Parts: sequence; C-alpha cells; structure tokens
Amino acid sequence: MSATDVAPGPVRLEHLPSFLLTRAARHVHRIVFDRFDEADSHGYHYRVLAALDEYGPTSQVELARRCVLDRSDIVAAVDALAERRFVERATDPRDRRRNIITLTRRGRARLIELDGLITAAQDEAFAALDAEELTQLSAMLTRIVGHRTGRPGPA
Amino acid sequence: MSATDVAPGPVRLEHLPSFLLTRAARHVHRIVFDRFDEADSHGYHYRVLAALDEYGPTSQVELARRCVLDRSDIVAAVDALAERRFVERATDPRDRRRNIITLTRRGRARLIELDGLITAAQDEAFAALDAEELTQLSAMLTRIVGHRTGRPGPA
DNA sequence: CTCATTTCAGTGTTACTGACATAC
DNA sequence: CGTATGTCAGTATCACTGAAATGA
Repeated sequence: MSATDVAPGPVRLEHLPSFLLTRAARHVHRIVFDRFDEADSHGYHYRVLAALDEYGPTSQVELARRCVLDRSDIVAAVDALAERRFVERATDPRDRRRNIITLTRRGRARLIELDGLITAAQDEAFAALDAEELTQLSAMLTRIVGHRTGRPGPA
Repeated sequence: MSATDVAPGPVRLEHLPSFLLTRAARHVHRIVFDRFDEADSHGYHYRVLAALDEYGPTSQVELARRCVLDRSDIVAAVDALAERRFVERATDPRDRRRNIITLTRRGRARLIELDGLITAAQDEAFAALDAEELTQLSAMLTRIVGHRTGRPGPA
C-alpha cells in the first residue's frame, strides 16, 4: 500500500447514498475552495457579490436571506468586501439601524472574474460527468434540497 | 416573509452544481447525524463497526484506511466503542505497537441496529427521489469521487 | 538509527448560537 | 415596552496537522 494507500472500504458504506454524497461534496468543495483561495477570495464573498448584482443594494439581513447565510457571517463577508472596495457600506438614512450594501464598479468586475473562476472549478470538479449527466445531477440535488419533510415547524 | 423566511437567491448560485451539491450534502448529513445522535451514536462509529464486521479484527491504522478516517480520529472512535463494549482493544502480541480491534457480540448487534437506523435515514433524506433516480445519483457520485484529476502527487 | 503505530493537542472550515448595543 | 438590525464572541462538526511516546 505504499503508493496508493487505498484499501477497499466496507461495502455497506461504499454504496450508501448519504456517504457518497458527503464524500462527493467534500471533493468538489475542496476544488472550489482552493480556487477561491488562490484568488484571495471566498465562497461567501461570491454569494454576496452575486446577490448584490442580481437584486441591487440591500440591507445585511436581506443579504443573509438571499445568500442563505447567517447575519453574523454576512458581517465578516461585507467587512472583507468593503475593505477591498468591492462593496460600499452606508447607513440607511430612513432606518439608521440598517446598512445599505452597494456593489461598486470594482465589485462588479470582481464578480465577473469570480464567475470565470467558478466555471472553471465546476469543469474540473465534475469532469467525470458529461453535460447531460451534470444537468440530471443538478436537477436531483435541487429536488433533494427543496424537498420539505413533513416535520412540524418550530411554531 | 414571516412564515417562510425564504427569499429567492442569486440565479447564478441556484444552478451552480457545486453549490447544490454542498447544500444537498448538508441537508442529508443533518438528517443522518440527528438519527445517529438520537441513538447516542456517530457516523464514525458506524464506519468502524462496519469495517470490523466485513474485514475482521484489524489494527487501528488498517481501520483508518478502510474507513477513510484519520488515525487520530480512529482513536476517539475506538475509545467510545470500547467504552460501550462494542469492540475490544487488545495489544497485538506479535507487534506490541499495535492494537487489535475486535468486534464483540454486542457490537455486532449494535451494527445491525445502526444498519436499520441508517436505512431509515436514507429513506427520509432522499424521499424526493425514486429508487431508480437514487441509483443513478449514487453512480454519478461514485464517479465524481473516484475521478482522479491529473494533478501531480506529493512525490 | 530509522520507521511504524498509537495517542494527544490543536487548527481550519462551514454553519450556527447567544448576547449585546443601537435604533425603530 | 417589544422588535429589528448589526456586531462580536464563541460553539460544533468533520477533517486534518504536528509532535510525543512506544516499540519493531
């Protein structure tokens, strides 16, 4: 086992969908994360920039909803983006609790750059699949995520 | 947005395979993790028990290879399993560096119990898909994970 | 001495929780 | 007063790193 360091794992696991899904997600995430990291960026930043580009200036709470991020994580992401002048943070004069986050021209250029980066990352991460399979995969994953189990809500 | 608290996210993200994969993995992992947790168990424990059942008594290093876990994480998993007498840890008389981990009768019963638990968890987590789709999904995920990019190794 | 194995302590990621101050 | 927003500190998970101790 010198070179490969691979031993066959339990059959139970190798065919377990949740196990396969977790492993695949880590594999893919690693590739995407590394690309973002090399570009001195972050997945959260991409999410925020994309939301601002598609929906225009918004508060941080709204950003959190759009990006499916926690408010506290939005703070750090906006901090980093504002520091590099990809976004601007200004107090809403109509409600001084709120910060209105606006995408700058630099930020829009950065987003386009990251669009290219992440497209390349997808190509690498999903190289094992052809275009049609990737479409099928995405459709199934969307249904999995969108599927709401009949569990009672917190209320 | 009182009840649902859901706002449409960036189109870019909603169709991004890596994003969908990560979200689906979290969704599924959460369900599986919660079930394990309710049963006072853990995914790592299941992996170790399954490897011992399928391959017989082995050292911890070998377990790490089979389960694709780090050696240091094997220590904690075996600690927990040994404490509940699902496995026994004995020094290998032929190589006293090694611990030989053996599945006990209790451990085998526990494994069967966890087999049922995880099957139920799969049913819940992948309820949005029919059997054929789940097979297709698993096949694609296996290829994604198995696909080796042409990156040069550490040597 | 060199290498393998076990063990411990600690890091880094994403996501999340609780608390607090400010402002409505 | 209660509620919403932004902010900060800290937690939990999985996966991993580095180093020490033991022994081949």
